[in-house]
Amino acid sequence: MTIDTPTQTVLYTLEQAIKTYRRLCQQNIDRVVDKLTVDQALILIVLDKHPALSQQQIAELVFKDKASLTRIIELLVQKGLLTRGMHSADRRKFELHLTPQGQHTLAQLTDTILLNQRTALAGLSEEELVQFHSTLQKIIANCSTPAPCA
Amino acid sequence: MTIDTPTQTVLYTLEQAIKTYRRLCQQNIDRVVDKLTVDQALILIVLDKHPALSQQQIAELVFKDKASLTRIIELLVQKGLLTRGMHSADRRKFELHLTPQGQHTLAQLTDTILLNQRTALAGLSEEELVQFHSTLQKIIANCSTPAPCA
DNA sequence: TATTATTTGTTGATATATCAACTATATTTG
DNA sequence: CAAATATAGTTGATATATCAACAAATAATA
Repeated sequence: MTIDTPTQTVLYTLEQAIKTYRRLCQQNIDRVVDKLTVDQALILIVLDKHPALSQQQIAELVFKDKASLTRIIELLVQKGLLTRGMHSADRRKFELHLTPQGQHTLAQLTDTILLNQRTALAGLSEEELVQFHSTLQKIIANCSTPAPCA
Repeated sequence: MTIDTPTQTVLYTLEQAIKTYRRLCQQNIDRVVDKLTVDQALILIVLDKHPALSQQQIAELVFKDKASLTRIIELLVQKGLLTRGMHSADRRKFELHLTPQGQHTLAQLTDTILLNQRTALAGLSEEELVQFHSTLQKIIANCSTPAPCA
């Protein structure tokens, strides 16, 4: 189609890039494990790396809502990939641990995760990536700034 | 928090940027119109610019599923911002038109849309934007390529 | 210590994303 | 023209995003 972009800006392209990337990720995940979403995989990765974090902290880390975290974790527990136990110090919190099956699933995903990243960033120079990251950070800062006038 | 990013790559930052930008957009939309989502606003904009497009074509244009389009359009019709009439040539399709109220809502959004874009991209040089866009296009192309090996 | 305020996580409601199945209509083809 | 195929859009199921209201537990304070 030869229709110009709706917003005429790169932000439209940004949206497209994320969607295309997530689609690639899901396709590659589907090849190695059954019925696991990109977001569920992400939470498995984060929980493995940072087992001491609370749900709230994980939510912040991956830019998700705590409500979303509750539901994703519930699904992971249902699938037998995660256990949710009492927290010793703070009874409001839970202790989250990957089950052996969760560890196994994660192990199967390791190569996929790398593949996804390498595929998406193929042919980009280190310098280009640094510049790209810098621009993204500027955009994030711009959008995070509290609005100038109420 | 001093925790490194989960994926160690810019793709994580990309996700963060989109989320932060969408949040900004929603906040600014909330200031001028009542109960309208970012996606609904986007569809209004696109329909106004391209009134002849089918739902399918609009879906492709904004990288959404046709099922999502059906539902978003339904909500816009419910809100009285859009009419859905018979298509003269092809009875599978619909003719979508903004109502006067839809036009009015869109007019109220015009400044907001510009504000969102300007806010997000403030302080970025033309050259930086061109480079940024180029990198995004490369990532999209990388992710769109059918996987090398099955 | 009793009260108040804050924090952690859950739940409900609504919107969107994705996939698959489905209907109705058009188009192609034999 | 009839049958097969393709296309447009809808609907159902499930997952996630967001917001608000909420319960339970903890922390702060008077």
